[in-house]
This record gives sequence, structure tokens and C-alpha cells, in this order.
Amino acid sequence: MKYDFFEIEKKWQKIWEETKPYATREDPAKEKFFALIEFPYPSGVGLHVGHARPYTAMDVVARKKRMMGYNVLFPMGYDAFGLPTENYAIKNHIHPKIVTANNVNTFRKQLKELGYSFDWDREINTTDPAYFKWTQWIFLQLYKNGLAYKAKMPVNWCTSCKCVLANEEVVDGVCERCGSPVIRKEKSQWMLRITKYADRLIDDLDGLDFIDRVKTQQINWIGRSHGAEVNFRTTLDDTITVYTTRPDTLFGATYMVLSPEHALVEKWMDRLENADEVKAYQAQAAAKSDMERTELNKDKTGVELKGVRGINPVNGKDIPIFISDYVLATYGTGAIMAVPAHDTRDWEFAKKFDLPIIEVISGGNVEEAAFTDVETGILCNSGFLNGLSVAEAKEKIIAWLSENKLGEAKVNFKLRDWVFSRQRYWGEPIPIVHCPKCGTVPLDESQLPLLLPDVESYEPTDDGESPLAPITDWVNTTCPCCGSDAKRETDTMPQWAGSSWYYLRYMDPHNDNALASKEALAYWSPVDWYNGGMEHTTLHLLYSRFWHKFLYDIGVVPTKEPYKKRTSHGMILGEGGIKMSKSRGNVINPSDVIREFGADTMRTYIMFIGDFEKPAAWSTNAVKGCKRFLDRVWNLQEMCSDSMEYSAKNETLMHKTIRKVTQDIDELKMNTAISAMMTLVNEMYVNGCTKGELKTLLLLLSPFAPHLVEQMWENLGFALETGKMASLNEWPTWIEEKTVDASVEMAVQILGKLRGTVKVPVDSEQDAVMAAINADEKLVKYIEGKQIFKVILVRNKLINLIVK
RNA sequence: GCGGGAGUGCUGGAAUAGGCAGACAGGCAGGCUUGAGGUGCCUGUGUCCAACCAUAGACGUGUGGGUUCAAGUCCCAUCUCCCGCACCA
Repeated sequence: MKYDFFEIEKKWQKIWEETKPYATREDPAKEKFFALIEFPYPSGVGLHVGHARPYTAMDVVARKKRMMGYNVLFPMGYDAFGLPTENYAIKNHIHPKIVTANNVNTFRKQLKELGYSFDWDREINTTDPAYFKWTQWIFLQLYKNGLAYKAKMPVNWCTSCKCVLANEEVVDGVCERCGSPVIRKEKSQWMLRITKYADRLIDDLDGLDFIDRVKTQQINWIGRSHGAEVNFRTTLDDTITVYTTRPDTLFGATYMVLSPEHALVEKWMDRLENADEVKAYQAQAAAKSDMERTELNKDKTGVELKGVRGINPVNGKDIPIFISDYVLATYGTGAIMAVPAHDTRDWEFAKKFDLPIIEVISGGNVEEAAFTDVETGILCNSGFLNGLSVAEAKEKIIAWLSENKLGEAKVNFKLRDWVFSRQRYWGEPIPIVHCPKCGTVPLDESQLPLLLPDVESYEPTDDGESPLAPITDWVNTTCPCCGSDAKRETDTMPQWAGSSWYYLRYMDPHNDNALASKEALAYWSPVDWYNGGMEHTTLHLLYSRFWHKFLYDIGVVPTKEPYKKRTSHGMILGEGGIKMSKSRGNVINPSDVIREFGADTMRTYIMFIGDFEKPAAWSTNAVKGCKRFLDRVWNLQEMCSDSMEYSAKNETLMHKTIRKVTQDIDELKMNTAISAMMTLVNEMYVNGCTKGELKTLLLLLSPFAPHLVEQMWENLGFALETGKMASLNEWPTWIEEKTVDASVEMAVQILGKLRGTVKVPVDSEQDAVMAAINADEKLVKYIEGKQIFKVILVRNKLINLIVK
């Protein structure tokens, strides 16, 4: 009987389609397990092997948990709003709704071909009005709670997408999606107050089982720092408030720097002796792109404001004030006190402009370089702070500043509020009306969902207006508040809106009265294990944690955090380790692999390919190795004996393999789990195998190669015997004592060098091992006539004889 | 620049509370099977030296030191690569 993967896979996929063995319901009697993978953006090119890696891994985890008796929720859906679909629709004159439907069908078909154990009854789609009704509903709650607001401010504008971007979407000065340059544009935008949650988004990471690089990346992005705000008077009788993390160095502040955009510069302009020079510098700074402003090792530039001086509050000295673009308008107060002796950037600036450098922390040589060590330095030249450590001085100076009303302790963040509007068609309409009398008015919840107008043309505009703006039928409406003529908000939500809460919808996907029922939320929350890409760490993952915390605050969800555990997979590269891309023509389509080798081989290979967290290169040759393995498993059904026991020869290895596979799956070490099963199969070819052994092997293999296993399960009569598919049976267990062999091979070292091995009963003591060595001619040669003066015995592993 | 991770055969990768390096695959070579083969099975495969056979021996986890009976694993130094942050005061 040949392993006909094509027929077998077709047969079982049909059975799963019809009998829905993986559909889930709340069951308080069983412990739940919610396994989540990032739902795909259904692009036109179809599923990529890159999807198959995390999806298969979590399918293996979900299947194993199910067999261990958990009530497993493992759902799938589509994150279908977004630019590529819209662009494709514009280019080909097809409505994005139709493009989306077609793409979703392709994705669904491909996902089914891979045999994933999703609960298909819970499939969701962010573009479905029944879904985005609740996305809009959440927006209204944010608005009502003061967390959504409209503000005019300079924003990131992608020149190619013709759309604003959130800070998180700008990578190295270019659009993270299309790579086009991003410019600054003054626009009125909807913003979400994520900064209000900055502290909690950092602090609550503590209790979570997230891989470290995710935690540190989020912490870096939020960028919390502790310091103080200090007020400096000026000779023109204004106050400049600066933010500093080093208030202890206040005595060393020898000049000040404002960002070129700082409001006081305009105020003083008329009274400055060098106003022309200052204006020129401002113009120059404004013309620079983000790229240029953050360029590496850039020379410090700046202009002194002549005619005004700052006054150091701690010693009354007057010091010069500069403007320079190394001070950012958007961080802190947009102004700094410069302490060249103890800050690298200030030091460079001071050297260039020949400004005094006053040492206030001893321990370095401030003529050579800024001394920034906060651990060992001791305060000097600092009046009442002299002799203190940096930490002590910070505390004392902040107390002094507060007492004298000159400043206070302050925490600052790099995180900015989330720019939430997009000037594109294919997104959720923002459910807001602008009324000339009442101002900004939210739609009533009963009016949701607010649908997109069905229109012919929705191309983005160059002037930065939404394509919805000219659609007067849709835009013109009445005010929900006073009934007078009003206009709808025409911007749409960013792609990240729908994905910020989708995991909640899976818990109760067809609910018309709430985003999910209280009961479903109580039973399934939180997500137990969420795997996804590192590229989403400071986007989707951060956004959804923010939304979840907000929903928690208003009593909608029962947990503070959405995800208990977060892991991340490495990228799949093309043959030879080069990135897969259409232009290189090295893209692997999973459907092609399935046609040639079968879904089970595809699944097994993508798990065997290497360390899950690291990038891995595709190799068609190596795929064949996994096909061979499955062929060999298939052929065991004709070789096995009828016994349902483990044979003496295989028993220990059986128990070891169960233990290894069980433990490795939980740690995502799928490659070694598979290699353990390969080793077992190799041994079965040497020792023969029993039907009982094969039954266990099939259960262990079923998360990886479900189709093949179900067919063999049926062929061998286990389906009849248990009345259940293999994947619904219990996960095998091992007995720890039986994982130990009766006898072990121990390494024999003489003077630390391996000279041979001896076979001894397990747990042999020194005498027994020495007896075995003395019985071995070859080993005896090394010790005869010599004196053994030290013996190191590592039980069951090794013996080292120190001889002379 | 700062922070984190990683360097192991021809290739992907195993093995770290210090204890037989190279599991498991791929590739290659040889043999058997087959009408045929991206078939199946067997054997070999880190380097050097020696060799008719049989058998030894030395070296070996980026590089250089160190600790230890024993180091891929620990310590110090150094090189390379990858990732994150990057004028955030």
C-alpha cells in the first residue's frame, strides 16, 4: 500500500469540513486554552510559506493541548482593510469589497489545504459591517472618555500613500509599508491618547510571559525617563522650563538650548540683535527631512540668541541661550539646560562653540570627554551638593527646587499619541459628525455600523483630503444632537484599528448586542499564547494592549492584559538564505509544495527547519527528508506485530520519546521533537515494532502530520477501537523510571582524555565501574603499572582516572 | 555610539545546573535492489598523520589567554555577523 498523500489529505479535509471536530463551545467543566496567531492580511498573492511557520507551530500546540484535555479555542480571520487592496482596486477598477472577498477565498482555501484545526465557525473579517460596528463602537467609547481628540499638528505624511502615518509606521524616516519618503505636514488629525497609558504599558509587562526582546522593544519605544523640570528666568523676564534627567548637574549648566521651533524665539525675535541669522537657521532646520535631522554623527549646528540670557536658578549666573536642531521640539519642553561636562552632546556643542565646561561630578577628565558615569561620580563645584553621590544629589536638588518653586520631579516619555486618521477609502469610517452649532458630535450607538458609501472613485487626493470628502451624498447629514445640517468626518481609521481587538471577537463572533458576551469574555480571557511577528511589537501589539486596558477600565473586559504569553517566529528565507521576493523569483508558494509533497510533509518540514525564533532558509532537498520520514512511518503499518505492549527492546526509547516530544512542543522546539520521532522510527526499523508502539507514535505525530495519522489510525483499527479520531484521543504519557536504561555506556577518561567506554548496570558505583575497566584489555593498558591517585565519577556518564 | 543575540562538519542544525562534540536531517561517495526512478535498503563521511590488513595517535566548536581532573558550555581580552534603539536632554 503506497502512501497516497493526495487522496488521504483530500479525504480527511472533507471529513473535517463536514463533522467540524474542532468547533469549540464554552464548557466550564474543562480548562480553556486560547491559542492565537496573527490573522493575515489577505493580499492578492495568496498565502506565503512565511505564514505557514507560525500557523503550523500554533496548530501543533493547539492540537496537543486539545489531546491533553483542554478546551481549545484556535480561531482564524482576516485583517482585510488596508492600502494594498485599495490600490489594487483602483488600478483594476474593481471594488475593494470584491477584491477582498476574492482574496479571502484564496486564503481560506490555502489554509484548509494545510489542515489547520481552526474553529471555522468563528471566522471573522474586519471589513464585515457586523465586525467593524464594534470597532466604531470602541472608538465612540474612547471619544466619550476623552481619549480620542482632534488636534492640528505636524504629522508624518507618506508621499506615495498620500496619507498620514503614526509615528510607529515611520521606520528610518520612510513609510514602513511602501518605503517612500515621509514629510512633515500640518494637519488636523484624530489622535488617541495612548500616552495616558504609557506607565501601565511598561509596568504591566512585568507579570507577562513575553519573550525578552518584545518586552525591551516596547520599553524602549515608550521610552520612560525620570528627571525634573527646572525653571530658568531670563534677562527679558520670561521663564524657560527645561526637562533634565540630571538635575544633579545644575551647577554645571553653562548655557541653554531651545529647539528652533520654540515659542519664546518668536516672542523675542524683535529684540534679538541677530534676528536675521536666527530666522535663517529656523528656515534651514524646517527644510530638513526627518532623515537629515537624525543623521549619524552629524556635526552640531546652532545660533546664539543675542540680546537675551538665561539665569541659572541655583547660582544666579547668566548664561547664553542658543537654538539648535539637536534639541527636539516634541520631547520634554523643547528646551534644555546644557551641561557640557557631563553630557556627550552638550560637550560636542560646547567644544564647537567654545563654551565653558565646568566639572561638577569628579571622576573623569572633562577636558577629554564628557564624564557620564552616574554610579561612581561624586559632586564637586556644586555648593550644598558637594560630596554627594549622583543619586543623593538628585534627590536633594529636586527637594530644593520644589521648596523654592523653581522646579519639580517629572517623568517623560518618548511615546507620542497615536495619529488615528487616514485619508483613504478602504477603512472604517470614523463615526463623528461636525455640526456648525454643536461642534464635534459622536454618532449615536444605534446608528452603527456607519457604512462606507458605495462609489465609483475613491482615489487618494494630493491635497491631503480624504477621498470620502467629495462624496456629498454621504458627507452631508444632520447633527445627531440638534438636527441641523452637518457634515460627516471623512477620514477613516488606520489598518491597526480592526486588529486592536479582534481576539475578543473570536470569543463570541456572532454577537449583535455586544462585541462579545460577558460570559464568553469571562471564560476565554485572556489569550493564553499569542505568536506573531517582531515587526508588530511597537505597532499592533502595543496598540492592542492599549485598547484592551481602556476596555478594562470601562468594564468591558475582565483582564488587565490581553495576552498572557507572546512568542515570535523567525522569517523563512529563500534557498541559500536570501530573502524571498517577487523580483528575485524565489518565492515558495505553499500550495505548490503541498501538490508535490503533501500538506503533512510541508507541515513537518516547516517545523523541522530549525530554531523557531531564528530566520531559516528554505531547502527543497531537505523537504524530501521529511517526506521520506513520513513514508517510513506509513510503511510501519505493514511491519508491526499484533502486540499492544511495548517490546523490551523499544520500551525505554518509547518513554524517552514521549517525554521529549511532550516537553519540546511546549517550548516550540519542534525540530528536536521531530528528530526524536525520527530516531524512534529508525530504531523500529532495526528492532521491529508492535502495534502498541505504533499507536503511541501516531498520537505523538498527529499534531504534525494529522492527515497521515488519521488514515493510519483508521487502517490499524484504532478508530473503531476508540470510537474517535486520533486527534481527539488522549495524549500519551510516559513513566519517568522507564526512561532509564538497565545498563549504560560510560565514558572512560585517563587524565582527562577519552580512552574508551564500558557498559555497566545503571547507577553503578566506583568499584563496579573499575571492575569493568579492569576487564577491558584496551583500557587496562593505560593503567597497568601506574598508580591511580584520583578518581572522578559522574554517575552513569563518565569516569576520569588520574594516574601517575 | 548604546543595548541584546549569535559564531559548531560540505549544508540546515543537535548538545550549555561543565562530563563521550557533531544527535536528527540534507548533500556527497561506494555497494545492493529496481524495467525505470527526485524509488527502497546498506555502508562511509570533522581535520591531520600513519597504514596491506588490523589498529592506533594528534588536533578540533571565530581568535588569543585563563579557571578546572574535565570547557562548545564558566571568566578575561579580541574579531566578525545579525537584531533593536539612535541627538529623547
